[in-house]
Amino acid sequence: MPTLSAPTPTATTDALDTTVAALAPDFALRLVAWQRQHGRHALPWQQTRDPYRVWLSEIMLQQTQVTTVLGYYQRFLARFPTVRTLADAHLDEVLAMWQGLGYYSRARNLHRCAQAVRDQHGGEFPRTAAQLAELSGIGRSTAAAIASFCFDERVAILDGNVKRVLGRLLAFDGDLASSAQEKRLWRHAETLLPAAGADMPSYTQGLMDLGASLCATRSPQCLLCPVQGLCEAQRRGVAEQFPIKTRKLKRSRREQWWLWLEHEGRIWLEQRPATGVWAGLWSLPLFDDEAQLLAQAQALAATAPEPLPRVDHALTHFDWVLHPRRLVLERRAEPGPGAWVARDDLARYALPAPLKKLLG
DNA sequence: TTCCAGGCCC
DNA sequence: GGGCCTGGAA
Repeated sequence: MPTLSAPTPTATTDALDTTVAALAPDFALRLVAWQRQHGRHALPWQQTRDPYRVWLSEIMLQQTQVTTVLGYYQRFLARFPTVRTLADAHLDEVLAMWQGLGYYSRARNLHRCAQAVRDQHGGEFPRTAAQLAELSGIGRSTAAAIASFCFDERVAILDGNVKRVLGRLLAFDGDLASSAQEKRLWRHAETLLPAAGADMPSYTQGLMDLGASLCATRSPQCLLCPVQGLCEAQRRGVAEQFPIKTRKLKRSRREQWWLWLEHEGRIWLEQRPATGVWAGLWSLPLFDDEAQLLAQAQALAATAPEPLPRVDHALTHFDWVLHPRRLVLERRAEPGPGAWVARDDLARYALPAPLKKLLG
């Protein structure tokens, strides 16, 4: 062990803490005023403080842009107007309503969360961020968003947009790929909260709006920013260099063959396993090479399947090349566990986006 | 055509 | 720390 000749930074304080505390009142004041004048107010989930509606919007908005969410949000509310109607629905229907939104574990967690609210909270969402964060699919940031919007709780959010806003404001030099540095930024986010709970909805929305508009990843509009002059990265003219994230993506390639079987206008679909890519969704049978697909095809028909143009699909960690092969069967067969689905019934099945496109 | 953002769970 | 999906930007 080296001798301690100088004070060692502890887990609870660092050199930025004093700066952040001094910045806090002015930052909150400006952000709240800017949000009230220039922020977004007309989105459907901003017309309510009903935690069910706010929760639904927050889950949909995770990893998904506002314009995409709008249609799904309205359809969901029309079908599931209350948390109870959602809890009482079948998971398959929830997944079908979610199809195309991606990250399907969100839909499973949504359903599980609704059931927990029904069964363990008497049908009412809990009113604190700490309790909300115990529910499926609600993490620290989403819990804080709901609690601040619906209940004025003084609690910090820290999603990707906010990491960018605060990373720049403080010229935060920690690498956010490190959980210790992320923890530091959470602490600063808490220090920056406005003193009055009544300001929390505008403050939280202001952080989101700023990150979604002026404080964009590329070409931030610092000249229009309400915290111009307070923002350290802007003062140095290096806003685009923050936040710092070193994690680099290792991408691989996956090539597979997709067997599109059709018989009298019906399409053969198989439900995917409950974990992994497209968990629980319905897809065409997949093969790791063309020979395997052809062997299966030969067992079902005398004719050869017709090659269709390849489909490219990207996931976080690999690029996926799918080769569809279409085969119309004269005789009906049951290739295994699955279902023959009429075209008109496709909407009732949760299909991954590229398959919906291929069949559509 | 490729690259990238994005919150939670295990 | 790795996996998940899609849309939009580069």
